[in-house]
Amino acid sequence: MNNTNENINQKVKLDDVANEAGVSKTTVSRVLNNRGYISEKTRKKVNEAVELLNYHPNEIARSLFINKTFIIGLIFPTTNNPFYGQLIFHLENICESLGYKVLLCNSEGREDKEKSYLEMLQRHQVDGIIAGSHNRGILEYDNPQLPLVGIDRYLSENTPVVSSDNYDGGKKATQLLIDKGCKKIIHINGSPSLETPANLRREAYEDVMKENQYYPQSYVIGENVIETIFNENPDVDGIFASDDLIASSVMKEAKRRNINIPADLKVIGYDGSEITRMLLPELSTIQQPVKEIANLAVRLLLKQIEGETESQIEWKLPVNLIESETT
Amino acid sequence: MNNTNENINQKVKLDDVANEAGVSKTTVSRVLNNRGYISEKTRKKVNEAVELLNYHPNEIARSLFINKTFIIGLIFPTTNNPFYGQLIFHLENICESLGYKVLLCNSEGREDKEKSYLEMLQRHQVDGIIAGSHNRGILEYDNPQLPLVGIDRYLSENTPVVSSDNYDGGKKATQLLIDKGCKKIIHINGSPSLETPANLRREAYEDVMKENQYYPQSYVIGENVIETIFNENPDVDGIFASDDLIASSVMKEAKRRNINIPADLKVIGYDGSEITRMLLPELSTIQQPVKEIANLAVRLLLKQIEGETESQIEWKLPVNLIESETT
DNA sequence: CTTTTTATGTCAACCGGTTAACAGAAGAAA
DNA sequence: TTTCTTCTGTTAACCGGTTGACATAAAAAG
Repeated sequence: MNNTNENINQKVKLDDVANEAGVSKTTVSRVLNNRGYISEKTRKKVNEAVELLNYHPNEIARSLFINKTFIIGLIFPTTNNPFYGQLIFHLENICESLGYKVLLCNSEGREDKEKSYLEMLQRHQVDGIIAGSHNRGILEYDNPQLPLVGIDRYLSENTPVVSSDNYDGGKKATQLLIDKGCKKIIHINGSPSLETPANLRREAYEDVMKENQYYPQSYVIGENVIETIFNENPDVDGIFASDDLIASSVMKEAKRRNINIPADLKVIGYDGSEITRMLLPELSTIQQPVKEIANLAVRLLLKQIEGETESQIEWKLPVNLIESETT
Repeated sequence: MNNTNENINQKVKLDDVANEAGVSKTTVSRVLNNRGYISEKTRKKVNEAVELLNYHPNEIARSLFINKTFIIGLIFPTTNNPFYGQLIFHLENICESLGYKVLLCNSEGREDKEKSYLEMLQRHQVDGIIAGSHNRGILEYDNPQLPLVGIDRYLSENTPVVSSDNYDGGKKATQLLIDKGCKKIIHINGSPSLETPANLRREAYEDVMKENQYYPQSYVIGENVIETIFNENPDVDGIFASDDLIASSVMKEAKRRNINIPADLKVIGYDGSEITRMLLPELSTIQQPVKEIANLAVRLLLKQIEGETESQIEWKLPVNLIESETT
């Protein structure tokens, strides 16, 4: 509104800045990227022109040339879940602090969506992908050279996976229920056909049960499973749910049936996200170190992007048992 | 691993496909974009070459030329919040279904972050921005020509704002507490200095209170505010919190003080996101039509992107009162 | 056997930056 | 005054696609 003729409608470009400052395109580029010799006077002139014209360098053009976008693709089931919401928050935060942006993909655990997202991310030339979705194998063969890191999901033979120490978490949860005197402990988990490190929670549960001469009994989450569990096992007195949302459903159903928690039934979940802790503080749970997971995942990805190789594939971070009122 | 020489290391490009298929660059481009005359035979040859070489068109190069990225920037405080998590999920979903991708920005309500994100999104040539962050004015002057839509936040004089019918929600919540016999009703809200449509919740509260000859009393959320409220108002028997997380804190504090809900104190929140409903089903609340809000916001943004103008600025979507056990 | 339609090719400009190469001018040091 | 730094400019190639102009060949229609 103040100046002459340039910013009528078209986007301001490098040339316009050069003209305004009375220098060449090259000089402007040098100022903006701090390369070569530049006098203070010219630097100032250029910066003033940038200000005046409200110039924003076209990162697309830049990306094309330098063959790098500084964009990371995130593929997760959904932000509408306290654990993933928190994880994605931290991932984005860390990326941002390191100069990377984040393209968000909600796969909803659907193989077709994940596939098309993957294709899309490649087309968009993302520098790398962090995925915490299902479906081993999809990412694998399609995708030989793009830097990849998995969170709680195996993606291929040699892509790093970051997860909480699921086995230890499962052990701690089961042991707690046993210590609290539960006799009939049932485990509820996601589909074990998804080969995820989270299956170790169940494995630990089974091992601990057997060690203590108990009979392990697992149900896979699904329609009406919780009702079924109560119907088939009226004597159940301990439930280890493989995530907090399932645990909360268990609590709801117990309440409906007038089963007193923790007197008659003890419940422990898994995840311990901030939101669950806030809305359901009475739930005992195994808390994952979300921020540390995010941190490590990003660091491992950037290492790959920078061409460094890392031989370690599996990374396990320690969990934290939170004992609250449901046990 | 199967083929000849092309895919040793370098990314496959249009030229490689053209060579492989024995046609020209132009022809490949025509096949991929369905332009001009192409025989079935050539189309097939090209597609086979694309398959064989595992070619992914470089969207960056394409974007540069067509001057459009099909990327939408999302600026919200954090995905680590049930309401925003759900909103962002839907926004991404709708964008995806319309061929747009989403760059995620967690502003954490910080003015400096929002500013630098805005700058970043412009550099990345996003086609538009949907923002639900604080700070009226920031987006305004910096940003005259980029298509913008606000969710529950005024961004400038003439950027569309989509929100739930906050006034009606505030009215319904307050009226419910009155109907249930509450005599001393307190409202807790976010900082009113942020000029957001959410302030209408408070306005409605005050209006309804006055209409009923009650004295309206609002507190701004902050450190220890909830304790203060109970300390200063031992006779409080109704609380209308301007979001569900605050309501849950109120419930927690009431429990600590052995105040029985709903017998001695009735509580109602605002938002009614899926996660809160799941983890805290007993909380009465005003539910926002999250998916519809997302839908409308995206539609309004795309209209702007396509150059259509829309005179309506404020869009209010109906809320839904959920009466549960806390009232 | 023409004429028209359909199919394909070559060529070059373009999108908006970066960068290397080379040249020349001003200022400081010898 | 001469030489060496430091500063700035011009030019052109390049990143990987898209697109319009123009030419030509084959197939279909008249």
